[in-house]
Amino acid sequence: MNTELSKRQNEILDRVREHGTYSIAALALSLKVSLETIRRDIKPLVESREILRRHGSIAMPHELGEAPFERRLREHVLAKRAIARRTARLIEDGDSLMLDTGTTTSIFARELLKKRNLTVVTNSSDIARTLATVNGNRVYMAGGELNGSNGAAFGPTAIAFAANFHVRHAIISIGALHADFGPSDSVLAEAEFARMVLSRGENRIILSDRSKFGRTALIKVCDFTDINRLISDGIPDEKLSAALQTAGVSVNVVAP
Amino acid sequence: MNTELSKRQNEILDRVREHGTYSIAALALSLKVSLETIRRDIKPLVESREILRRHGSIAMPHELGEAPFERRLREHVLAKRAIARRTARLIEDGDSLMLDTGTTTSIFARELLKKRNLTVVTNSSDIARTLATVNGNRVYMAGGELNGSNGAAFGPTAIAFAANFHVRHAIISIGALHADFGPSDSVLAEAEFARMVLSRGENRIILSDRSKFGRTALIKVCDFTDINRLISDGIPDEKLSAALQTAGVSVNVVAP
DNA sequence: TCAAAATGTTGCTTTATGTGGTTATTTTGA
DNA sequence: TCAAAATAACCACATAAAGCAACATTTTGA
Repeated sequence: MNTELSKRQNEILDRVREHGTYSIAALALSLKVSLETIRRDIKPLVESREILRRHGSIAMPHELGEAPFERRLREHVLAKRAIARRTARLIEDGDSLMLDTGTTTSIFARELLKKRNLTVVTNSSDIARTLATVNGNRVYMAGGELNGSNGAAFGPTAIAFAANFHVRHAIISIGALHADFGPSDSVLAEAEFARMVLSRGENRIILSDRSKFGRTALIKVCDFTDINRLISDGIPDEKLSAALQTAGVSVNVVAP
Repeated sequence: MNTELSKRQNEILDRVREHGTYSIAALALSLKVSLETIRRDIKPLVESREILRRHGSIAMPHELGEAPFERRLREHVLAKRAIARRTARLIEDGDSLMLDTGTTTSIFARELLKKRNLTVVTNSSDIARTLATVNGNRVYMAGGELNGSNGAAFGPTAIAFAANFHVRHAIISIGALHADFGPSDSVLAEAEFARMVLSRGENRIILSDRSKFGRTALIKVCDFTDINRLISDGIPDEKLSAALQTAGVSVNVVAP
């Protein structure tokens, strides 16, 4: 990869760092080049995530003051909320649950605000803070160093913490779901924690929007036989359906 | 799918967070765009439940089943935010901090969103989730069963966790501050944790709005000599001032 | 000088925002 | 209370600005 930056590109970076944001037109004007040239200059900077692009201007990523996790919370919200609502129908007041971190489980936690007296075990600071102080819930959160991309604790301590519990519903979200390879994830620590979660529950549920179907990721999380139920917003294709049915997995499909 | 928030959307979020509610017309007027544009801006924010939609305005999503902790967050907000802002001036990018749970420290954590690369140790799920996923921060959270009234972990495990660290700023909020009895709190577990926090920092700071002055609570947290600085929105009376001065405590008074 | 790289131009596509007409909700006043 | 008036929301379409891609031109460096 060629990471050499031209003088002009460095000038652009300096200016956007200084001002937080800068318009393409102003850059073209003051640097005395065409708009196209500016666009070509910033293209690699945007691709390497040094700056953010938007219509007519560029900005520093942190200028927006928004965490990537919060942004991901907004992706496919309608599908995720439909999945969350369907899942919430399986939960009764007073139930015990274990949840791993994920945008879908975070949205599910917000649905759980309608329930009372839950016992919740999680490694996610977002889920913990959503549920800890309301409705007579009891929340157990795994501590440690929180992952910067999702605000959750991982590693041996978190896994040992989760091992203390046995709950009625173990619920995870998943990054990829493939007929042959099964549920998988791209981060080892997250996959290991998800595995522990599944091992601690009677009902073992995977939440997954249909964009995950047919994809594979680096780390296999479990076999289909390790789960009881899949809740999604799309009908799995024939191969995946067959694999799920063979493994005895109930499938709930919801309309977004 | 582009789910990045525009500058204007962030401005809208800031305003509604600050004021609790905001009219669509006022937003259109002050941001100099049409009503439709504002409506389009807030649509994703409403769908992701970050704000609530009303006829003609938007609002923060409490109302339904608001936690007592969240309600207390809004009591004396102006004083607390003034204290938080003053305290934030003591913090530099890259600093390490330890914070115990409390409404004032939670508001202080929101001020810390303006800083970068912080190392934060806390027992509060609210503070953890506010800071964990932004600005290159590293957040260490004490785990365990979270207290239902403030969403934080206490007890021997939390105290042992905190004992692992040494930070530049140890910051606690306090329930009562009395010239003779010193800083005190009504819950033993919280007092014990606060004591540990103070023992782990170079700068030991107490945040306290003036309503706490002259009051005592059941458990003594520490002596005045155990702290370096008090930040408040009111001038302590003569007796308290004298006690603080004798103990060598700097006092910062802010206007709300 | 000439080939390669950088920059500019042109025409088409996409995006953001605004406008006007219609429908829905809230407020009002008898 | 209820219906009319006022206000806000919604929708489809219009428009201007920005983005993009293909091609043309200029600059650069051996």
